[in-house]
Amino acid sequence: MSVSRAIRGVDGVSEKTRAQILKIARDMKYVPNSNARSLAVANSNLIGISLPTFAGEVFADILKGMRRTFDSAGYSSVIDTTEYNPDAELSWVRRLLSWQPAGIILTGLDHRPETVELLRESPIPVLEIWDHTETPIDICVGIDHYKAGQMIGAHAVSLGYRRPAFVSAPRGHDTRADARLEGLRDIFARDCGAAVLSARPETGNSFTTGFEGTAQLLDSASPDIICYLNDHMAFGGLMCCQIRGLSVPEDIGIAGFNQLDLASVLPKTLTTVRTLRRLMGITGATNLLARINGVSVETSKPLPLELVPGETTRLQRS
Amino acid sequence: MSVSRAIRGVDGVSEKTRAQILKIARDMKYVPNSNARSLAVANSNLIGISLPTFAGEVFADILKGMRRTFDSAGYSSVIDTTEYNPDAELSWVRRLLSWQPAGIILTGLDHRPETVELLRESPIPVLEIWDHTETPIDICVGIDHYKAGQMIGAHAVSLGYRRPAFVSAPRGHDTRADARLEGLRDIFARDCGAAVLSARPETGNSFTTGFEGTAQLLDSASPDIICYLNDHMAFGGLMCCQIRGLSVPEDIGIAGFNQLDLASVLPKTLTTVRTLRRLMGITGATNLLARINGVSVETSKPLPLELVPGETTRLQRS
DNA sequence: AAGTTGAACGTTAACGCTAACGTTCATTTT
DNA sequence: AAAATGAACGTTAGCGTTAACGTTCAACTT
Repeated sequence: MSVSRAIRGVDGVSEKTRAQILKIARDMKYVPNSNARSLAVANSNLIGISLPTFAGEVFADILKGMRRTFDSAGYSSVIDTTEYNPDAELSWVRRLLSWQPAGIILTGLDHRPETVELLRESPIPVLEIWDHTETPIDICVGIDHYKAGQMIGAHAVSLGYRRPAFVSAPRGHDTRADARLEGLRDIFARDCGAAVLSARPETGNSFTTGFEGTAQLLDSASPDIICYLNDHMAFGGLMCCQIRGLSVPEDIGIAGFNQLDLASVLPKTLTTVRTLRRLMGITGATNLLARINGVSVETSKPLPLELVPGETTRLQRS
Repeated sequence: MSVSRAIRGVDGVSEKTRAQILKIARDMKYVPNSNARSLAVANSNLIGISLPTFAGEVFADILKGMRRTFDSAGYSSVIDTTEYNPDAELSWVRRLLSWQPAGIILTGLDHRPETVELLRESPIPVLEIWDHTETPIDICVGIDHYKAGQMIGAHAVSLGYRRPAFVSAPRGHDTRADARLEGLRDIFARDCGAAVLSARPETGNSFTTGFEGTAQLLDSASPDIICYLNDHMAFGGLMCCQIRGLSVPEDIGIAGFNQLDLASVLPKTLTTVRTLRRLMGITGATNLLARINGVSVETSKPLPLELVPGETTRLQRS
């Protein structure tokens, strides 16, 4: 026990003994066994995190905010990616639970019923991040993607756009993008009765998806504004317009989402929506830690969105 | 023991008993305890991975390749990012070792001596990925970044460029980029006695670093070709040239690295070097698994590089 | 001198699991 | 009918750690 105390750095060992123990531990290259520790104390200082993907800035930013916060509170985070597959999420949650984590973080709200049941019944705090709902599994921090879509729509309508289109990932892939499209649709339907065309190329990365989706739309219709799942797709779209000799914003408007790094060096500022991803990570992690420590926190925290008007859409109603 | 056997799915229980046990387990919402299991069997099926960062495509690609391979072999991977800080890597390795992982993966070759010592003395297989050396801690799979720099240099020299420059991250941040710069320098020094200027902006993301670095170089000198740490920086540089009214490749050549997704939608193909990151992840993971299973593998596996000539450099010697 | 105190250190059991070995008993072999 | 077999199932101990409680003993109090 003195060894255990010395190594854990708790009281009850004289400085002399502690020094001797630590020296011996070093000499014999002692490595503690976290499994035994976790077994004995019946919990771990792990936070399990589920993300759709490591690709892209969005989740990297959120993750960065979370990890910072957890690290400085002495928690380790273990991460898995689901590649947008709810079954992969479920199996990750099962595996996680077997490690007795201190907390669990899921991305979004689209889970298998079994996942929800499993988590509701366990005493482990759960954070849902990125998306927003008033009825989370436990707590949630995110943005309202439907509202984000409405914001873009309202902006476009106010600038006089009437033939909107949307380029997205394959259906079911990203439910947040679907929610934004819904918001966009509802605004256009309500305010000027216009339908929103959409293109969802099946393959490729964000850039080529944006490019291909735009090509599809331009081939089959003549939208006056195209909104994209994110800034990278919007850039792909921009390149497509450029090749086809369309001027932006004179001939067509382009709007992205997320205000990604790329946009900071474009010759024309991109119309987009700023999302506070780092802050979201920090807020989410902080709230989850509070929950873990038994402090009561807001169940549901929506983060603000900011529409950033840029030079890829008209400056005023034409 | 029958319960243990039934749940683990090993022989020695009748199908009837197994079914009963599994039913009861489900009814009582039994969750296995991995800590106890790992303690009893004195190992875990974890692979610990250390990456510099989650930002950017490069490590996401490598990771994707590795995770695929590990997942299908029944191993879970736990990941940490060091943000290019070797001390963070050391503390991660310490924490990892306390979990008795089946294997450990580090990025690059730049480790604290203590990290190397710790790993050399442990029986746990270690893979160093992304960089290449003949003398790894245990095994390694990667590319020769010095040679990559030489390839770019040789290509530039052959096209008649004589006033080279390089835009990179802050010194010490990315030792691979430093190695590439060395390769570039040595080729230019040897073949035409030209020195390579360099710019290393302190702040910002890849795009702005490329932009700022280019601005610095153009303000203080007149390079005829600028090479970049990666394609994203090269794009930043491209935008800077565009704003200053410089034509590429007529007035200045631009070369990137890594052949990133962005390049696939640019109007001019980017001169770059293709790196097989997904393959690297798969190869690395496969070799590490073999090592874990006691099968002997190549200690040191270099992956091929391919120079991709593009339209951002001259097409032939002018 | 006897009693009290409290820091320093030790003993025990328990965490949940599994390897190794032991027992049971229906079925087959002789 | 007795013996042999082997699948099915049980018992025990140990993995490395820590919570809880027990012991020791120098230093102080009365």
